[in-house]
Amino acid sequence: MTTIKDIAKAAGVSVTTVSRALNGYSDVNEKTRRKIMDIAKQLNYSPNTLARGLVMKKSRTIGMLVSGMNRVSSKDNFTFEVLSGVNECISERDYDLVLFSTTTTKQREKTYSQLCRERRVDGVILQGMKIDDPYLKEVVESDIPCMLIDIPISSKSVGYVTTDNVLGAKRAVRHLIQSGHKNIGLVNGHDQAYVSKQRLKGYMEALQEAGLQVNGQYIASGDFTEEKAEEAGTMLLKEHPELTAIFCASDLMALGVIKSAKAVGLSVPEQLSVIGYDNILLAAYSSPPLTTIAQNKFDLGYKAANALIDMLEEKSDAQVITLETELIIRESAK
Amino acid sequence: MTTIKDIAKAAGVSVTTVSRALNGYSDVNEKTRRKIMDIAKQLNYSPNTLARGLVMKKSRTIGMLVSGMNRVSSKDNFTFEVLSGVNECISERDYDLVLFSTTTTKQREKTYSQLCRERRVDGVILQGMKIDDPYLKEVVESDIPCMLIDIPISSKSVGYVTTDNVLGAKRAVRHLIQSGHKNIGLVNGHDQAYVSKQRLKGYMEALQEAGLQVNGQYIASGDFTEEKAEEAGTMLLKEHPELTAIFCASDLMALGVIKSAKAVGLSVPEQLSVIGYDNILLAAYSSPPLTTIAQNKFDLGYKAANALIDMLEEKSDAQVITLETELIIRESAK
DNA sequence: TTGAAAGCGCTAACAA
DNA sequence: TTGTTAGCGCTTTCAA
Repeated sequence: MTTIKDIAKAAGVSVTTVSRALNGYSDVNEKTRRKIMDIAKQLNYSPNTLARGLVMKKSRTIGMLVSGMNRVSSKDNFTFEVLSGVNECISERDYDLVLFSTTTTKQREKTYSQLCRERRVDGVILQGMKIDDPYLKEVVESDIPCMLIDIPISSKSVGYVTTDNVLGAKRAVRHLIQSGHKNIGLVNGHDQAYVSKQRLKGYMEALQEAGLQVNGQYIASGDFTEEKAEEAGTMLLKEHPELTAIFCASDLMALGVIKSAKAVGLSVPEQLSVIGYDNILLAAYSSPPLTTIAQNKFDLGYKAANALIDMLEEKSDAQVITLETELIIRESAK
Repeated sequence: MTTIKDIAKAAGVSVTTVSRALNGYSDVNEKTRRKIMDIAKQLNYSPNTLARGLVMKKSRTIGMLVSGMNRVSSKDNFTFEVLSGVNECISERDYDLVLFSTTTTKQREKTYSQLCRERRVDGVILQGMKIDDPYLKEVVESDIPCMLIDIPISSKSVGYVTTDNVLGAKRAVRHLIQSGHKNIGLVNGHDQAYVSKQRLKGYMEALQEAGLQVNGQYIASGDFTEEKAEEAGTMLLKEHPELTAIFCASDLMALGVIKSAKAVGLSVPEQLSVIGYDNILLAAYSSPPLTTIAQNKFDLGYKAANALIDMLEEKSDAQVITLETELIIRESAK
């Protein structure tokens, strides 16, 4: 494997000169540079980023920590789209991406900062962490630059990107209200997600704005899974037959609620309107197709990566970014 | 950031001893070891993998090269499931995963081996490459250990994992034949995929086994996309109204064909049976739910990673692994 | 059982 | 414009 030493020898100059030439410094004779470049190409040289990282104390590497990237959880491709966005931005800006995963127990033994420091990543993006995840506390305590996705914690070295979940939920509920619904249920996600609190807030605000009473009995938890949401839906529909619409804090849960409606003998959307959240891939294909609040998952990742790199290159401080949502009207609500 | 030097100083020993203690060598006094370990923990030490990699010439890092991981392509989560499998195995065996992406033009400028050597990955997994991808030739020429997914190239340093695509396609077509179909169309993927050739072969063999004529007119290309498949389906159905079944070489294409059937006024499965391939997430949710040939995408990734690491650790030579498929009967064919 | 010293491939003061 | 030298944090002979 060719090193700058080899090039130096072949060109009859010092390694310093080679390093300078290769890195585009101005203080090297144009002739020498050309010669060095030629030889480098001839010898099929690639720089050793390990060596470079060691001396520069920068690896041009971003770590991404995703929870729940395992056999069962690929049902919504939320994670994948975020990852695609991160990947796109990172490669545009000439960084590399290393994937940490927290699926195995093995890695739980390592602390967050251990994970990061071992790999000498310049910064980290966290996605899918629960609000009570032990890693999270560490993130804030450590001074490793970090962007969180959908977790509103910020400091000198940590920022986050999220969507406007309050407004998103509001949009969904307002849409139902405008269609004449008065008794609107909510199947929310679990409490360990920040977005759950926000979406609950949006739900309540929309009702209040319209002069409707918030009824705690109409609110159930679906734990972000299809199965739990189905149970929650069944419960809600049985105990409160006056419900004509249910807003779900995720599409997957909306799918579960629709199942429960069918089981109870209600047709969607004729007898029960259902609105989801996320606009996952399945939303357009399920029957009926899901009316939902879309969020741009690719952008979530892309912007997180972009802000992180800005931060690393000192182009900006830790940023807080909020993306917009959009109501997608399909056929599950009317 | 703590280094072994700091530990050495604190423990009153040499860095050599610290290194040996930390790496579990036997030739270090138990007392000294304990002392060193304690201090390391106290100082919150993490080894610098860059430095280690530099001297060891091993990074314990696997690169994964995926093509088409971008904004539009997240429609089938094939890639994501493979990635999840790779990730799972890699973290179990205590390696790290770096993601190369070939989406941007920028990286096309770098050759495959440049990409790998710069990052000093110990091995690579390639997924989603077309058969005429320029990278592919390099893979074989270079001696970087590599596992391919769904591309049957092997050598001393490269192996692959794939499913039995001939048999898979056969299973689909046999199922149709058993249901009484005689005029069976094929919407295949593009020619740049190895699997296309295999699935075509399976299609033909199944027909021949049953004593049915292969009719070239019944075969069209859907280019692995929903849109192209819809066009192909429309063409096929208009020109050959005698077709009662179409086998599609991917689920996404099956979705397209079903659309075309609806457009032409044919109901699925009453008037046209459709079978897909892959068993992607959507398959179970589309209407009608897709009868399809399932392949275990997670395992595809997991096994590739596992074989690669075996190879790196010299537990085995480059392997060739073939996974089984399974016919999943749903409602799009009868 | 321990330490001194060399070196992995690279960058960066400093000097010339 | 170029070279000398030191050093990033680690592993590994070799010698004690």
